[in-house]
Amino acid sequence: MESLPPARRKVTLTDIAAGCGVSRATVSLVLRGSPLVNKHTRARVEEELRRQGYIYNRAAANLRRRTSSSIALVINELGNPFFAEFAAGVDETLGAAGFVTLLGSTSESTDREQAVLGSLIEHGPGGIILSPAEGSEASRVLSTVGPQMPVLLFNRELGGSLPEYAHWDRLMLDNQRGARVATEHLIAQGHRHIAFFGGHNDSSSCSQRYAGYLQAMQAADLPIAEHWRVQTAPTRVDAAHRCNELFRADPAPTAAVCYNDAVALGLMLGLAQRGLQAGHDFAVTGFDDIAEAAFSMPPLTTLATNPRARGRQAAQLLLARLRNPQADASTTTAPVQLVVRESSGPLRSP
Amino acid sequence: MESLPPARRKVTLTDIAAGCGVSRATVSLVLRGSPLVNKHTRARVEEELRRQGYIYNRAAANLRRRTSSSIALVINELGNPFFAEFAAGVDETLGAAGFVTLLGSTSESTDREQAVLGSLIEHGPGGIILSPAEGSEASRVLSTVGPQMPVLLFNRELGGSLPEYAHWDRLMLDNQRGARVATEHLIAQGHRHIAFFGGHNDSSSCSQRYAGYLQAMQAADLPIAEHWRVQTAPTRVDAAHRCNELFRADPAPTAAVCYNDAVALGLMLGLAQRGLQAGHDFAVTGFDDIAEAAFSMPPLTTLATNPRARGRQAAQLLLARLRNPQADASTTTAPVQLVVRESSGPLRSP
DNA sequence: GTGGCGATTTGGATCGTTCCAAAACGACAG
DNA sequence: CTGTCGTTTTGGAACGATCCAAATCGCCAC
Repeated sequence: MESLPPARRKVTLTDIAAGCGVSRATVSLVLRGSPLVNKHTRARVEEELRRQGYIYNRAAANLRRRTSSSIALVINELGNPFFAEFAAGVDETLGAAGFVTLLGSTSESTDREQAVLGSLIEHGPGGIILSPAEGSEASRVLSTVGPQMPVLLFNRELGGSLPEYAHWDRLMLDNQRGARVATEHLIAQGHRHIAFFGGHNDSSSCSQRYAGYLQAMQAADLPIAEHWRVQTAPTRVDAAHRCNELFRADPAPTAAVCYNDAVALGLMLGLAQRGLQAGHDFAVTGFDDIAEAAFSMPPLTTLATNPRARGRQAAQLLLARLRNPQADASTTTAPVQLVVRESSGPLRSP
Repeated sequence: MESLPPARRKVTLTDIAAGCGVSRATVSLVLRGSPLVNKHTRARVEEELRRQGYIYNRAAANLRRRTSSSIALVINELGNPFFAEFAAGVDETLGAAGFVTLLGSTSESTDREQAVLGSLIEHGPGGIILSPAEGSEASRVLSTVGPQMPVLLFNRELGGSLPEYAHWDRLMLDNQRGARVATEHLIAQGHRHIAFFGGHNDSSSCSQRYAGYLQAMQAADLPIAEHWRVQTAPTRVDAAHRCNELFRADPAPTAAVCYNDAVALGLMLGLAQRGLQAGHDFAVTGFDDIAEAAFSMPPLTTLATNPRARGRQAAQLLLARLRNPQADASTTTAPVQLVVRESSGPLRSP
């Protein structure tokens, strides 16, 4: 093995100062682009910085200045494209503002959420963007991050609302309106027997969407049969399996508002196995507009949440909070947009 | 607006020490679980820590100990599920080892790559996991991260190999063998006229895969027609458009090895528009095994790269490097696995 | 030659932790 | 009572930056 270079110490402010005969304070001013330093000195110092390959130690600076240059991002699962896109949007905006993103994921476990939060705050982030794990409790989160930490909640409320954390900002999706719009679209297509398919009632986003569906059905004075509500895991496979439950009694639905795109795609698979063609014999809508929705057969009518834009928005909201810690807490409801494709064809007479 | 609590200073070691009448040094020992401290003192200190809601300041500790507790992860694009899964694997393993992940993404731009690297190293990561942007140069990367920084290259080589960065570790996919295996599979299915579809030759992963294809074709003594190599952007849409180019001359291929899954799915779309049914009239293989591959119609034969496992592996390789900075540089080639589904059906006589 | 003024530069304390050598403590033997 | 030894505890100097009040410089007017 060839011998590595003698692993010399990292070069610091002091080395630069010594290297060109000025004080540490002066070098520090140069680094921060202060107008106080003389043009000529600045040039000399900058040359020396390059020569020695100086790397700024932001941790040391943050310690002294009592500031932070990072933001923690805690999400459920990067493998889920919705969150991956969200994370991409967050990172993009934070990066542009000079912050670095500290990543953590919880796999929907509140215990891991606690552990991850605990580990992240030790690194002194300026704030936290948190998409809570299902069942996460306000009091636990509050006690591990402390009352001073700026927090932005995304996508879900915490359980057991406390007055103490009312000062946290929120960015939520308009789940209810989205599902209502989808249902109204199906009604406008002539459907009268419309199911709500997939998800679990105890998930908050699912119950919000169900509420939107109910709202539209009631507004149109349409009856709802009990077997038109089928719960599933939010996965394609489980959705495909449970397709038959929609047809176990009369009257059979002719359309379904699905909890999300994964479930909708699974349902279309299940329909195909029954010999039904989605968009022709049965109308389907999804929720999320994942990349695949545009390419499925048939292409899926769904609600675009634009998770990347939501990520940018979340980052911006948190940055605004950092600039103005005293401002009132805000709750932002991001609109979702109906994208009509071929899966939601009009009712045909049997 | 209700007045917030008086924004008291963060509680530090000194506060705890004062609070229970011991020295800072003792509290520090307690925090690190040293066996030196008396059982009784420890209990008192721990109680005080809880009481005051102390939060460990890892940045300060790292400064003093000259250590790091973070790793930088620089990838092209979180929106790409391959990288999202990879990042999830990295974060999972780093988190378990007590490290925090600093995220950065480059959008395939070498300039952004420079900027992101520059910003991340200022936060003092212990090492970097880098999936280089296309066209990224070794010398530039080396000069911004410095020669001391442990680096693990994933997925791509850097351009302009320098002897100076030979000490960096590598984790690469076995692109060539993967494409060879796929081609051999199609040959075994009876196909003789096999195209290589999609991607651009100047992408290194694409040229490696093409090389594997060539290797298999030559080993089987099969001829290759010029119009069997169609270049596309690595997207579904462009692939669907260019499908026809495969058939612009005789003899038409009966099968295609595709650059990746996106391209393969696009090709299947294009084939459907020509009235050809993938898996029946024409065989198709992909590369990556994205989630969608298992659910397409027909399900796609492809090569599983298991990006999440690769992420875990990358993290482990870098952690090993941190434990042993002197070890020889390693190059790991991760195997890819052929997953046979229905899109690669046997040749039928016309 | 002295004083004054704006433009630059600087020493030393400080942020919150860890390291280290040395001190304090208690128990026990001589 | 003194000395020794093992167990605990501790003061003060780091780590690499920034802040601040004060010092230094050059230049010009008087």
